[in-house]
Amino acid sequence: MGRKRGLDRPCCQTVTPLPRSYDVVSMVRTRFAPSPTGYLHIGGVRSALFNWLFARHHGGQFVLRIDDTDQQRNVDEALAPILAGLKWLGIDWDEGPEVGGPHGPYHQSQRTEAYAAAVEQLLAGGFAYRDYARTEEIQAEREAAQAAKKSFVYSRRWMAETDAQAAQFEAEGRQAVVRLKTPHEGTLVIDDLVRGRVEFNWADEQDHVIQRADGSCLYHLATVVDEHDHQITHVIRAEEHLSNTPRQLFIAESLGYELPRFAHLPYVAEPGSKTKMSKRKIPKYIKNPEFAALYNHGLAIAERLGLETSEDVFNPVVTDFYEAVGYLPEAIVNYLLLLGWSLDDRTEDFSREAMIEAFTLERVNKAPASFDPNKLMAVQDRYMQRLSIDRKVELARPFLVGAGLLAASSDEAESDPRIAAVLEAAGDRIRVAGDILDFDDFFLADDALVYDEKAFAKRLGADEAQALLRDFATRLGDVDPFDAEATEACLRAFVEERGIKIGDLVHPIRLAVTGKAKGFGLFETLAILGRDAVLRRIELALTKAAAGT
RNA sequence: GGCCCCGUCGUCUAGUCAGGUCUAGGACACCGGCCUUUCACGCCGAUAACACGGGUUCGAAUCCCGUCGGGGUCACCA
Repeated sequence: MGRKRGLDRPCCQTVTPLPRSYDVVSMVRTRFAPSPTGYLHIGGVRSALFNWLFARHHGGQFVLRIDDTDQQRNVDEALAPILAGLKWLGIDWDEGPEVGGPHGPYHQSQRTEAYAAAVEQLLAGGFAYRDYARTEEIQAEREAAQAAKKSFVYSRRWMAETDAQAAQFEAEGRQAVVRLKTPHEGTLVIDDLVRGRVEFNWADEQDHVIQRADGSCLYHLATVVDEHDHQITHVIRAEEHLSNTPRQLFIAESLGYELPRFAHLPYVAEPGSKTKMSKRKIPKYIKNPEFAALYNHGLAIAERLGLETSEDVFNPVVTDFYEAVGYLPEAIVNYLLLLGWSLDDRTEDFSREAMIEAFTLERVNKAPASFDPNKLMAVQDRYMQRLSIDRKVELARPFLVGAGLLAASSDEAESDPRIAAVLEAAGDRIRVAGDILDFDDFFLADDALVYDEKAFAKRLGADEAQALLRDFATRLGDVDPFDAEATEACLRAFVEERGIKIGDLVHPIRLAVTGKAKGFGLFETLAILGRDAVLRRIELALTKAAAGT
């Protein structure tokens, strides 16, 4: 892409904004730059997704860069869940960790020489200076500015522009950091691809530190150098970086770089609020009924699986949550796409190809969008119901195994026809793969059934109900074949004979054979269980009922 | 507090740049009803929003000004 006309040096003058529309002349290159925190924030996924979509839409490249400037230990370990999450979601990168690329390295920790060289260049050009102020001295100035209700601007009192000055400060035992020599006047106009024209006054910008006394460099310097070296054309990132843009532009211009275009995305907000969503605020979000439903639904599944469920690892703000519970990555991606972006007033269903085709930054919303658990589930549901039974079996089996309801990977487990039968009968009641555990009763031993006590008392507490069930069980024993049609015919005949309502028997039977008050069709239930299990379970329930009264 | 951004149903949004066709459309949730052996699905229906105040205009959700509200950011974190 060509150099931006308005942002040529000097950048401290008012510039002419470019029109919001843009032409992509050369190869588009975008990037997602997570820092290795050990988890993939759902908001981060949204940023990654938009970068990825933009690149794919334009036939460009998507780069994954790792912002580990400040991390020393366990980078690989802290990075693994992030890479795994992106892969799970189908957000693939053309360059970066694991795949390499011609512009590497892609870890900031491996690029320190490039940063140091950039600092030297800024120093030589007079765009940065060595500063010998002590932390407390800066702090005092900052507080004074705040007290005066003005923007903090460093006095440059300990600035050393000559070797003599530096020597003098060093004689006082001071150490130098490198600061940007930010312009003090003029206006900077950013032509943001999402927000349009945004103006900043240089007078409000401060001389940010770009290199510490120990020679290590800070993020804003690093990111600018990286984006240049990686030839990033479009920096698409969260809105929280908007106010960092002036200093980054100053660095880039001072270094003579071609400038990328910027697009600042609104962040993903808390459910029912406009505050940025945070992983650490689960106790607060739980007070939101919809969020609580999402969380508890997942928690129940995770507990059945014996997963670690501390908030640190099991948390709906973190992508892993959805994988652990059995959401579909396509559904998560489709939902996230709609969070802050829309094509028109009605299209919501986007295949991977369709979203790539349709995605443009012009249609990204400016206002933050709050995370809506209900909508997520609705999208998930839609995707789930489209799956073939075979695919559902594939997805559900690991949950049965994980909950100890099915043998790990024996051939018997592989071919267990009950899974498909239950999935078929349960239909849309299975919204995430982990929901198969709601039908655990089909996989339990007859005497291991757990009864819904309240419902049991209601449906089987009375002597008449027990007697009815006992009589009907005798009839059931003769049904052949023992399938849904035959058992239904049998029950209907029996009911008519006795002059009772079908519900008088349906509910007690369901309770007796599944232990639950609700479930899918009773006759499908009986058929899947089979005659032996049904009769045994009825017997067991009657024994229990007799003992209870 | 300084700077910056944002503001349409509870939520996601369409409409705002090029003012009328918007008595503001769709989706999710909620509520009512139908279906029904329970639950779920499905179907039908209902409630529900242009933050406020001034302008400009024949006409404003759309343009201008102001107010209020919300958020982001002000690190030798990323």
